[in-house]
Amino acid sequence: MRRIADSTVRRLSLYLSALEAFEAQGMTTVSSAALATRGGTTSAQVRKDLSFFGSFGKRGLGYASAELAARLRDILGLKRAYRLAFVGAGKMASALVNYRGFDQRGFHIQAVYDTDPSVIGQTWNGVTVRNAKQMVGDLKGNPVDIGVIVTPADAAQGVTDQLVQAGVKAILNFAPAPIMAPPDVSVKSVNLTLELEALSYALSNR
Amino acid sequence: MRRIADSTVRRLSLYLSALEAFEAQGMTTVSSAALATRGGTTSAQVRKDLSFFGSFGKRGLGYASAELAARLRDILGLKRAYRLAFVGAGKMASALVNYRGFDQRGFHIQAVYDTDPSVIGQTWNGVTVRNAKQMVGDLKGNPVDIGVIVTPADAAQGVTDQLVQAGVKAILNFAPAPIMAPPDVSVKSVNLTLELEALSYALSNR
DNA sequence: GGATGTGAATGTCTTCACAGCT
DNA sequence: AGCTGTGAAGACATTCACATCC
Repeated sequence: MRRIADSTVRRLSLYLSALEAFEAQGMTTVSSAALATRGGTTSAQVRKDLSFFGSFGKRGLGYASAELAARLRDILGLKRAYRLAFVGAGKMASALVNYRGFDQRGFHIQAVYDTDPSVIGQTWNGVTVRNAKQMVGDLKGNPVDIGVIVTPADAAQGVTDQLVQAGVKAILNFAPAPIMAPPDVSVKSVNLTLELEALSYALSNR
Repeated sequence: MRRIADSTVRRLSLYLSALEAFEAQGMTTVSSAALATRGGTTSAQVRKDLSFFGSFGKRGLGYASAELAARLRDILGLKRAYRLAFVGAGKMASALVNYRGFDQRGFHIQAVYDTDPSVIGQTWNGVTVRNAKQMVGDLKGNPVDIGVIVTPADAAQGVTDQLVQAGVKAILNFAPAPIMAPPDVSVKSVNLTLELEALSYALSNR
């Protein structure tokens, strides 16, 4: 299969959520123009994105919602469940762990780690916070698919290295610092400061 | 000034945080190669990014850390403070409002709104949660620079419309739904589900 | 020598526009 | 007629490579 750009994959995810909304409204068929409006792009972009994976639209009609949604779930690898480990048990981690949306979408939190003795042992949403020292050992016996880093900036690279050592192949980084991982490990970063600074730039240039 | 791509602006923000780390280590001068390593890019990219705004490096030496940092803060509009209003007072909002990093970087939370009577009146980090019905009126008399949406998906567009009506020109959206705003309003979205789905895609294609 | 600044070349993504199905 | 699928064109972003300066 040809390599698909990250921006394309992100749009596919948006199309899927749009499709779910359309299905909930009882629309059994949907046009590229409708998907474009909800995905914040153009109809040509939608068609091009989908055409990478074959042609499952009907000319003159559009796409069958349920069928396309199933295909997108397949492409995105969402037909299986994923296990997550959180590293860092601060307020942000607590908010994320208690968010029901992850579980609903098949992302199950298996473990939470921290170094602070005052939070180790607490139970969040059914998951007990464990000592970070046990992480690598735990994950070797009981692997997870995705590691979520929610530590302060200065701990992020060390945690990354440990996750890599434990065999984790995907990392979601919320720490306000870029992290480096080997090429076979996928990393996505969410940097709130960076988003605010991008808005700051936009506000001061108009 | 020439239009600068969003990706460039985001890298400038990374360079700034790298510079701050270098300065903290006492390095008074820094090369494009060093910035590239910490920013996850190449030295040519760093030089090209910076050259949009003039040439403030010294050939053979690199860039003066403090001077470049000041220039980046200027470019990014970070020499002033910004006022934020949060809409939605759930766990995620609570975690964000209690995060000290925003204040430190000049992003001050001025108000928090919700519709749930059981949270209205609570005080978080010195800010009292107010009734969302009062938002537009409040903001007209007491404007904010950036609105932060932390509501469920189905409320996001309605809140966006209200923020726009109240004259807000920048929005940071954490709700798991795309939102539409007029072109003079800058929008950045952070969609956790989307990030996890992008990792799912990466995991299932290797 | 060492690192910047920058045109040129390359690569990637998006938009256009229209032929081809239904 | 309506909407998809897709080559071609265009816009945009990144990388190369080297002259230039400290």
